[in-house]
Amino acid sequence: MNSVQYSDKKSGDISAALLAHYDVHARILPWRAAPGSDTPNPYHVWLSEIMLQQTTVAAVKGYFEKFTSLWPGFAELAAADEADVLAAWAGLGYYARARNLHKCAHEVLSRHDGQLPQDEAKLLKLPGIGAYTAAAIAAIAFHRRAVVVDANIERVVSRLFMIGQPLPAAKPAIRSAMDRITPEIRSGDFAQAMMDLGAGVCSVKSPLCNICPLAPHCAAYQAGQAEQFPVKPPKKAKLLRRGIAYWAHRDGHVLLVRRDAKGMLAGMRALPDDRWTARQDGDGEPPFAAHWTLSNKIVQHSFTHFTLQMRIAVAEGPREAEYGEYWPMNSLDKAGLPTLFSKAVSAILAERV
DNA sequence: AAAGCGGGGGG
DNA sequence: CCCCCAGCTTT
Repeated sequence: MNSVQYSDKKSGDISAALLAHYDVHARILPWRAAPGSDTPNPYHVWLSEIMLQQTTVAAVKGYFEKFTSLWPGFAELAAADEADVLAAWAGLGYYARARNLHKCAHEVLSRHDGQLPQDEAKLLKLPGIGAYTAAAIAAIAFHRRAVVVDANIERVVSRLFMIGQPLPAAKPAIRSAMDRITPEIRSGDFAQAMMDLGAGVCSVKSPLCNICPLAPHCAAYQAGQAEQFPVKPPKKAKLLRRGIAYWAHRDGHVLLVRRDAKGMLAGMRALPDDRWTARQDGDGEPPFAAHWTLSNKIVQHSFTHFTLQMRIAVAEGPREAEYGEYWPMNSLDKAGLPTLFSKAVSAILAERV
């Protein structure tokens, strides 16, 4: 038997073993079609895939229910105000996704007659949809064969075939291997099965190889080195930044601003700040004159590339809110603040009780 | 090719 | 505490 035939048989064995496992153990998720029955709703698949980018399933569930309740389809979402979409997204992170979500709904209405295109290449042209998401939607929502590769699948595949290059250099080899083992039919189920496996069994630390349906085919497991894959590049040290947020209150209201459309927390409602960035500490200068008193509260929040220690200055705000809008303190939960500023709000309100 | 971009859960 | 997650866009 030559190596090509062996490789094809092995690939078939892998996909058959995993799909059989999936038919019994698939996670029940709100955006997933019931096993073996109805077809998935493309709007639900798309929405969930955008929300799941760099985000865990547990974090997404509540937001998915909220969005489908507020906006049941592309038409309703496209008709919504962007500010409302951003506010509903508040707390989920990576806010460019919310802006692109809204833009994408518009393009589906204006260029695709209200229906998501089924072709992977056309999906790839829509805002917020990259290589992973285009493949996932084509395969899961439309039953097209597509090669789906996310971080879970990178881990599973790199272990299956003991791909020893460090990421991201290993990506082409991983994609090629995933292509080889992806079946012609049910590639969407296969991708979801691989992701379920990565989430529950083939975990980063302490993988459960003893119950893994792919263990008989897994090179890293056979070598006793599953946890050593994938090989990752060395991490960079995370910087500490300091900054100030300004709590300007007047008549039970607090002054909120809208952040710039680019950069950190782009376009989100926020407390005014002293121009801290990922690159440098704040300058300590208030955005407008008032009798500022520095509170002893410090809010600490960790972003991808730095940690921020944010102090909070308090003063009675100006009569005219030139810099933003006065928002009622008793409904700040509806302001759509990112988590950093929600922490600041909690700290101040607790102090004022 | 590398950097920028949130937040929360798990070990 | 560190690590990483159903990645995309911009530089």
